[in-house]
Amino acid sequence: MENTNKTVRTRFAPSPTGFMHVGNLRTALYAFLLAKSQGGTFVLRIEDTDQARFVEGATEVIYNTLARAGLVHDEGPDKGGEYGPYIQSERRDLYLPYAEELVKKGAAYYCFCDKQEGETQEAGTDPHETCPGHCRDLDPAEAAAKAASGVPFVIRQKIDRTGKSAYDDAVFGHIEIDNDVLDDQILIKQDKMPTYNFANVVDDHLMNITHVVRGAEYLPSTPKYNMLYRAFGWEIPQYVHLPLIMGRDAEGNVAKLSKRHGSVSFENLMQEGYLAEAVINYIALLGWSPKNDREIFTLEELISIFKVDGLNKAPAIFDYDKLMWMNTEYLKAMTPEAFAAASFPFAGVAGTPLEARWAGFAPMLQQRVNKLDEIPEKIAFLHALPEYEIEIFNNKKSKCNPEVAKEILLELRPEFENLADWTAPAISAVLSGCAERRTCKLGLPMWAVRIAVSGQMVTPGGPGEIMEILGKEEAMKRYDVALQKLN
RNA sequence: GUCCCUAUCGUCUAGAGGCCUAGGACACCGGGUUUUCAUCCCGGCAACACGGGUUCGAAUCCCGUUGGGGAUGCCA
Repeated sequence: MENTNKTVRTRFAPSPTGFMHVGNLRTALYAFLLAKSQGGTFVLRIEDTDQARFVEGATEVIYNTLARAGLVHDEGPDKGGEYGPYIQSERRDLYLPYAEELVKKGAAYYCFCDKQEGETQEAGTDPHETCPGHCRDLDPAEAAAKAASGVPFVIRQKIDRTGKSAYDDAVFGHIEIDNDVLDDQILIKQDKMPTYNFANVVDDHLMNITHVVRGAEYLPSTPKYNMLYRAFGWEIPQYVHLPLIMGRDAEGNVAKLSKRHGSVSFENLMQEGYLAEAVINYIALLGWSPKNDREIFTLEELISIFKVDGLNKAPAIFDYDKLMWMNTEYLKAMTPEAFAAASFPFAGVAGTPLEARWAGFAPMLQQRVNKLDEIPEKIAFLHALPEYEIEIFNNKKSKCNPEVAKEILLELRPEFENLADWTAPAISAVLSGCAERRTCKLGLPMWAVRIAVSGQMVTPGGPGEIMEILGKEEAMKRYDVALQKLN
């Protein structure tokens, strides 16, 4: 099934739930890459046929996510296009006639059974028992009359109970299923709205979709879709089923990524301070390989190298460690200006003295942050001196201990007190002078002074930068607190 | 239950019959550089699920077993 002259058209068809699951985002990514790598068109269609699940503002979340991720669609509710409308609820009246056409063709039938209560099919259930009233065998004319008279109904697909169905998937290859295990799925619900399964087929056809990119969970039900296409006499699209993304629950069990299992939404990731580019890069490699050793790619680069045969078949587990590593790589690669801008909203320094000097301070954080939400804790000591024990003055490498620290702090106090040029270089010069006089490693005075002014062993920047930011008054106040503790 | 898919280091993967003593990355563990931490170097640990075939030769092909996942909704 080569798509020789036909332009590739793929679509992303999310349901507006109010958040973007990374599994869905990845589906969008691959649909986008497949289209763009071949100069094709990427369509956004909103699948909101389930009225009970309406969520206010949910479509905005979808637009925002795609925009932020750089997956720009060519057609969609917000962009228009010649195949609109792109929101299924706005297409509601279009589906029933198609279903009725199927009924006329004998490929579907009216079903008047009561709404089934159960959730999923329980173990041991016969797929043909979904309609206990055997509506499938009703006389078509009688059934049509009954439906027309106002009796509530659904329309079910009439599936052959003999033979096999086969199709070829672009990643999983040849799939063959016995028709007998397929159920007469509902096409039109009692509220006259189409089910996802039906709306999908109709819309994909009407929107001229050439490649259906979706999760591997649809592998077994695809024959049902194909029967629909055939009944209509429509061309069946090329299927590109994607390996599932798995997550772990609290017990470590692996299952399809979900709230229980490793829950991740794009919004969550953004809030934690992951970069959208890093997330995209990471999920691109979850189930797909460029078949070489390179791992860092821009979206543009992904477009140019994306190939369907790099897609994997086995499910992949979402690994936060690797995502974080990749995020760190992206953070480090940013320009200092870009990093300052990206980190500012996370820093919590608005309204503090640090706000004005953020551009200068942020770069000190850049090489030591994995995700942006780590910043507040890393700079908390600047806002308030943390409680600390004098034991932390001990450091083997710089040969520091509380006694020596006290000696040095005492020795340097007047110098700092008299220092007019309160800048990092000038402060550092005081420390260097001290090391020279004592013929000791620079690390010694730095250790002592760092702890005195920060209250901790690890800080972004050295004592010079910290003292400059703190300002002379605050720095000296902390300095004296340390001296007091050491007495 | 039934059906479908799947199987290389803990994780993501390369490998499409000899190039494999199985490569890369994350994580982990060492060592070095460094004013702390980190960065950065360097090194290490670690896998072809199992059993049958096919073949001169199999991680690669076939069959089975086992493991894992998915489907079985008037959800998408």
